[in-house]
Amino acid sequence: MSQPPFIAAMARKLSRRSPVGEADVAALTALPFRMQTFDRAAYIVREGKPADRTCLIVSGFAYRQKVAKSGGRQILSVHLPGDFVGLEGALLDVADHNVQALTRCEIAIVPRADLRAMLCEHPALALALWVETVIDASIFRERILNIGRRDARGRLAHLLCEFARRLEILGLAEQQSYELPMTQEELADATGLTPVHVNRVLRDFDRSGLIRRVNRVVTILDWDQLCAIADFNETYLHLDQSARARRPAWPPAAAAS
Amino acid sequence: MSQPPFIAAMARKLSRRSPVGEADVAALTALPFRMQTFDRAAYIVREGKPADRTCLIVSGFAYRQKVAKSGGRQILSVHLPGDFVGLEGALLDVADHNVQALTRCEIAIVPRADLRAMLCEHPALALALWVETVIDASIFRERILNIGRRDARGRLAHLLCEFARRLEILGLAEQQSYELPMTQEELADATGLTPVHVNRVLRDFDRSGLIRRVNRVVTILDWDQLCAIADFNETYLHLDQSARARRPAWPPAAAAS
DNA sequence: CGGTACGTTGAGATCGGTCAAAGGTTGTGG
DNA sequence: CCACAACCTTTGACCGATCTCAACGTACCG
Repeated sequence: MSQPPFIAAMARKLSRRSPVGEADVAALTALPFRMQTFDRAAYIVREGKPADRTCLIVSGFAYRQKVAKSGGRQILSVHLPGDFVGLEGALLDVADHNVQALTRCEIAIVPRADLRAMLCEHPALALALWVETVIDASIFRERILNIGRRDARGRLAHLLCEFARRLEILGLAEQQSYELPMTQEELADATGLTPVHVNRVLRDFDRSGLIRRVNRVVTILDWDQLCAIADFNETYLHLDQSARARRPAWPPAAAAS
Repeated sequence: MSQPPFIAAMARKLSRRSPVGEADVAALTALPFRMQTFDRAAYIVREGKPADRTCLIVSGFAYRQKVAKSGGRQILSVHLPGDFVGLEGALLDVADHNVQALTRCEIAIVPRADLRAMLCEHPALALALWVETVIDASIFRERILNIGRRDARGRLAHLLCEFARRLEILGLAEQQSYELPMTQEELADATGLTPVHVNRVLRDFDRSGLIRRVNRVVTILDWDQLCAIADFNETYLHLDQSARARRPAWPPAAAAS
């Protein structure tokens, strides 16, 4: 298990947004980790538990989530392969939210102590990872705006646009068509709506020829209008600082699934 | 202008959550900055503009904000003296949101280049500041839950609880009583409601003896019940990792206003 | 072939929004 | 010290987007 391909992909991804030297990449490669597979809906991180692990998604999708006492679940963000989820774990003592697998996924788990040691010795890596958490925060902010100030149509359209863009960067979307592995209930939890209303809005999008949805595959038929409904402005993804149209950093070339 | 007191306070605040050495404090002290006063509602950072500055709030309150195309404004977070707002500025190229003064406030503005240089040379400081941004992100997440999955009463109660706790830590709240310098319109923008409905809920809280509001001073009469309505669990503030009940790091001792 | 999980649809209820107008409060200038 | 203006708060009447409840349809899986 020397030099797994996803570490190299990670290094490539980070170096797009922040300068990373050779010694840094070496340190990244030397990082001890343990692979673990999680089934759909399995908990990867539990709120309230000590944050002793950091999780890199190697394949599959995961999401952050919190539950209100009323029983309502709120999905905070969805994460794709290549995302470091629970990086806070290296810096905070207690997990303040849950992380759940959206699809079956493979996770590389890095112990807190090893990651911290690396961060202290390799400031450039720390900065590069910091940038990632700061972009995460930007996505959280956009979600606050989305849920707080857009109607149901806008919220769902926005989520569809964001997904399309992020998957496109990873090379996982083709021709505005991609697999959205979320049930309508999960979409509802992500947008602060109810499953029933999500259904109605999606049906409406479908009927008016905006999108097509077969099984869980979404095809965007009218990107411009969907963006207009979503009030979608991708600045918050901070793509310009990174890939935009370059070769995707993920999936790792040596291990295309 | 050698050794302004708020730099020392800053160092004290940071060192509570992350180890900071003497050399680091010295670097912090050496950081060049420019003081600027902003009137209420003035823009401190503009969305879309190059993120070339980082702002430390020395006195007063400020908030982050985004506007949807519908015209609705969403307040993303409120920041208190001692908060480093726009730290992303050091790491990202473009501001993805606005920052506005909630009250007249004094801001220490640090140029991006100087801050970056300091971060590269003093990894411990970078980690300490990183922790601050990660806690900010945790607050964003709680806000998503608040707006997405709590009703109007819950949202407002939560905001009141959070404010009370954060001001208490700074030593700005006494006996569950504090000045909340937000108009009802601003409260509405922070909770994803309308000013009219904010008014109704606050009146209701008042009538049922939960809180008292005179001018902009809030007194919490029944903390336990307010917390229950708010579903308030302060884990997300990550206080245990810092001050809790210790002497407040702010305001700076040498310059108590 | 039956079960389980997910999607779809309808009818009615409700929380919060919209519109509109009338009090308060604060500050300013005459 | 008053008068006015600007801004904020409060209240009422009505409306509508979204929720709730409930049923039925559909697809996959063992």
